[in-house]
Amino acid sequence: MEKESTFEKIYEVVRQIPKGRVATYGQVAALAGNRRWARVVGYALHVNPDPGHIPCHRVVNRLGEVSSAFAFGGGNRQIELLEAEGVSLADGVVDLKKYQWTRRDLAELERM
DNA sequence: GGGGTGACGCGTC
DNA sequence: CGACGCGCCACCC
Repeated sequence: MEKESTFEKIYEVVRQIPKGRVATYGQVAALAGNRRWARVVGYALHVNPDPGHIPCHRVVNRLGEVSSAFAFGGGNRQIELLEAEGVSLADGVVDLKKYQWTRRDLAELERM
């Protein structure tokens, strides 16, 4: 049995975030199993072992703001990546009303 | 095993 | 969603 670390669960959830959509730390934590892992999620992405497959730039805090400690490329890199995917940012803040990842998105994706 | 840390969340002011 | 503080859980030394 693979004793999936909390980290791995988190990574799987983050990996499932569709392009052009963002999720909050709390949401990722909830999908991973527990809401209180919000902090752990942050830490998990901090040690992000595979940025190539883990779109940590699609994870923002509950206010839709990008992480200030963004350190895998350089300051505004995250913003550029999000905009490149069609996510509009207002002063480094994402409009969660429009871009927050929801189950409905999963349905739409399957419908496509 | 103990202590410190952190890319957070929420209540409260 | 201005600022402050506590809690929460996992990871590293």
